[in-house]
Amino acid sequence: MARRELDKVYNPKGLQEKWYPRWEKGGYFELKEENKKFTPANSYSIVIPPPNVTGSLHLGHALNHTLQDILIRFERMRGKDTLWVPGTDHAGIATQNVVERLLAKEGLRREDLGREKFEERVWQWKAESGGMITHQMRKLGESVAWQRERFTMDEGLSHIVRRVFVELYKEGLIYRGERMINWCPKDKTALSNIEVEHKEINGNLYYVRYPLAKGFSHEGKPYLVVATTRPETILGDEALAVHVADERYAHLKGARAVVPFIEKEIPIIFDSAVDKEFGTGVVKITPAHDFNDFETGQRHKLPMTNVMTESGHINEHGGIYTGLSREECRKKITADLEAKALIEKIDAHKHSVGHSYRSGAVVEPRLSLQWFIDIKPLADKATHAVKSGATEFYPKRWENLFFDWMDKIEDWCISRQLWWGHQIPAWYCVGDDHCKRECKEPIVAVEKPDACPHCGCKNLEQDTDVLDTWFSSALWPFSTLLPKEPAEIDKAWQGGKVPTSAILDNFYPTSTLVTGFDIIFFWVSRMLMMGMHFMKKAPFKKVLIHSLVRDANRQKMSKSKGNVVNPLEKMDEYGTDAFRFFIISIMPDGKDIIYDESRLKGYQAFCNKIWNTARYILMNTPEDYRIPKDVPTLSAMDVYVLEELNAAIEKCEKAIEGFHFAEYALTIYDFLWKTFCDQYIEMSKVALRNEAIKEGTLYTLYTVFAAALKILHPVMPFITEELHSFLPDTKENDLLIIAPWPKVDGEIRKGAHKTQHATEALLAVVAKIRQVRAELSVEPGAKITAYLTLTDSALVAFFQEHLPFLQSLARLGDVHFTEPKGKMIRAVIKGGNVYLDLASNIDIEREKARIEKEIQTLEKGRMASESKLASPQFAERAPKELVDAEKAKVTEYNTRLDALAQMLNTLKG
RNA sequence: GGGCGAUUAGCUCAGCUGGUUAGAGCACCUGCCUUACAAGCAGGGGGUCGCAAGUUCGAAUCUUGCAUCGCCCA
Repeated sequence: MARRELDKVYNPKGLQEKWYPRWEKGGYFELKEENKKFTPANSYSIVIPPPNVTGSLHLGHALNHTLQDILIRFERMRGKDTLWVPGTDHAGIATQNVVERLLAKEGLRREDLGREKFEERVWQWKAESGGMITHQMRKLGESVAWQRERFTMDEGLSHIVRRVFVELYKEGLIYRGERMINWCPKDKTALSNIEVEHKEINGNLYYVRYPLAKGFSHEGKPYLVVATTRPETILGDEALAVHVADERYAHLKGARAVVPFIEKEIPIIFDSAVDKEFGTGVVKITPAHDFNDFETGQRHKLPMTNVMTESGHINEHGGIYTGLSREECRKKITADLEAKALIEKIDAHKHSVGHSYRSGAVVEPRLSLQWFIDIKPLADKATHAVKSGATEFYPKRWENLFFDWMDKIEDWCISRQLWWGHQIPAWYCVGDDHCKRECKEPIVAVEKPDACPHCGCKNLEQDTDVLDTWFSSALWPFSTLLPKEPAEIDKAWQGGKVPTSAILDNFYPTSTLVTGFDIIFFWVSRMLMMGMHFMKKAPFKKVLIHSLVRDANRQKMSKSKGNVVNPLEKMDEYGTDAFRFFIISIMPDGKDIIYDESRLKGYQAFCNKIWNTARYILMNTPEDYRIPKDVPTLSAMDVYVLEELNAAIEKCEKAIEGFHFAEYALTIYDFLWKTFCDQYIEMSKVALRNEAIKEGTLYTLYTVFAAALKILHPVMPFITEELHSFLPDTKENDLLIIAPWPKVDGEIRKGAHKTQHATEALLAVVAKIRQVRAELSVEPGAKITAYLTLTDSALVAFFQEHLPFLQSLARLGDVHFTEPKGKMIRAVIKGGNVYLDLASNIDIEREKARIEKEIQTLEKGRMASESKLASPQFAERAPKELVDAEKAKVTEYNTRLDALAQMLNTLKG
């Protein structure tokens, strides 16, 4: 077969389209269930943190997914049965918003369609547009098991959600109650605590005069001054409060004040929760619109008057303000208070205000009837999983943040007033005359009950709320490993016991969860809770926390700032492989990532370098070449590079295992570029022309390059697969994706030990000669005659034996191992001298400058060593090897400095 | 206010359990289109490792304090 030619320049276009379908169709991403016996020890699994179905691949995903793909490809090559489960999240609010915007274009609201039709529209949207991110995941090269792709709203996962809900309810861990919750007036739904982001806002502190009821006064005035940040909530005031021990107001026990505009009398109460230092020490209590006031209100049995609608407008309890929005009302009420001289003053005041993490709207504390999870018992289990070491965080310090949050955790509000999501599996008896008291209780069941168990009434209505999207995500590590069919799920999960199946038994707990720190609360902790509760085991052994990608100015990337980098554009521009390599190279372990595109360009160049390395090897290979089964005779240079390969293999393995991805990238980069290309390939140019060592050289070129492609494959899957297909022994279906991870060659290692020192000496001589040539501006092409005097005779023999390498790398003509006669440029090396025959064109001044510079460098080193040795304690207390090494260094420095001084004298003389 | 993390070359970062003349990439300077690669090759300049004290024979590395920045929680 005639060898195919590689293009002169690396062009990534087409590689993804060529290889991805072959991998996917070949089934290499999938578990071979029919002909494999799995064992937990040989299984490696990851569930993808499901991206939003509305989403598109951003830089964060690109990083997150690349890391997972590296782990999966690495373990696959190491022979593990690997399972990487893909899928998407139904993203309640986000998806509902997307479809509502589409409807708005048609002039429709979701209420116009009704719930059922609306849900149909969402499914229709999902079918048409919901596949964007999975398409993009293919472009990134992700080797996920597509046949196991899941969607949190699909039938099986929905079934599991209902089962879990019912079980938790039966165990008393889910309850329904009227509580203060965070309400988003824009999306008109409840939110959980962690969906609220607190931001520092420059607001005002309004000092409002509350008239006192007849017969009371304070400091001679008929009113009390109350400081508030939210004057619009005056409408819902039920009390004024002062600290129990606040002398200033002690005389007001039993007094009453009048709410402006509402003209309602409210009590003045005494409570130890009031901060005496805040404002005037008197605060207003609005039990239905503030978390703290709600608590206070309960303690003092105050009424709870809600003055706002679900969209954040003032309701019918707001008197003349009814119908205004919160914001309008604040303005108007402030103006009205001022008009009535009820404003004492307004101070600028910075305070923290909750915003919905989805809509950005200011969250309104609201009293409402919601479903909650009694979180403490679950949180304790999750904490135990980490404390016991069943789950480990990388970097470990994130565990502190996790524990901290678990300590302070509050009950999780899981109901959302949306139409898109898992509708809560609770039904209410609409009832008739037969209804009993119990009929008021929700009927919680996996499937709709036929009739009310209390009265037998068949008229049942399902709860209209849906569950928090994160509820189903919390089940993801085991729900995705259960069968897809509800009937099969129930079979695998009998009677509430821990579910079991071949997949679950071997692939749960999953091996690693890869995610960003911002998601520890949303996902990681809740997955731990649910996994521990239902599976009795933590859902993952390791949690790799990576950081955010920020722009070059350290700003968070966001659409509103316009500094978002689209990874797909970059992949088109530079190639997916360069992009993947880039994104892990710029990732410091556990710190924020600064996006620096110059490095992306650099890794494109690296791809080109690899490409041309392959070209070089192929061009120098005979047509019918096959890599020999028996290792041919190897030169010390062959052994050297093969041992460097050994080291690179080990380093890469360790780096990936320890999640040090940047180090993995750097290791392979340095090895391929510096060691293999700059050193070995340059040497091979002579060696290939030398019949005696040609076989060994070809063998080494192929062995090293083939192995390098393998260790590079997890991060650069496409270019490596392409180049692998060009290697002489690669057959049609011999794909790199399933090639075995290379092993350290023990024989080479033994041999390398013997020649390593000599090889390094040879490379040091090369470096020295190059340096001298450059500093003296010797014609680059000129082949110079050189003389080498070395004190070690074994080294002389070695140099003689490997002379062609020396000649090639240092561009030398004849090389003699004797003292030269005549004027030469002399350079001092460790254990000897190098003389270069440049007598004809020596620039004395430049040569002097060169030597003086070198003397300076060496002096610096000698001083450092001597000052160490000068300290008597050093000799006494430092380890003997170190002292000896330091002494040897001084001797070496002295020898070389003497030689340089002598040279300088010669030049001057 | 509480906690976590950072601070090393112009920029982005390595330097892990103290011991090299403190490294890399990009940028910069010099010279080369040497038939794999100019997306390349060879060489070079550039850092009192944020500041101060301490521990130690020895500190970029360990300890403490301070400064600056970032993040999380309140």
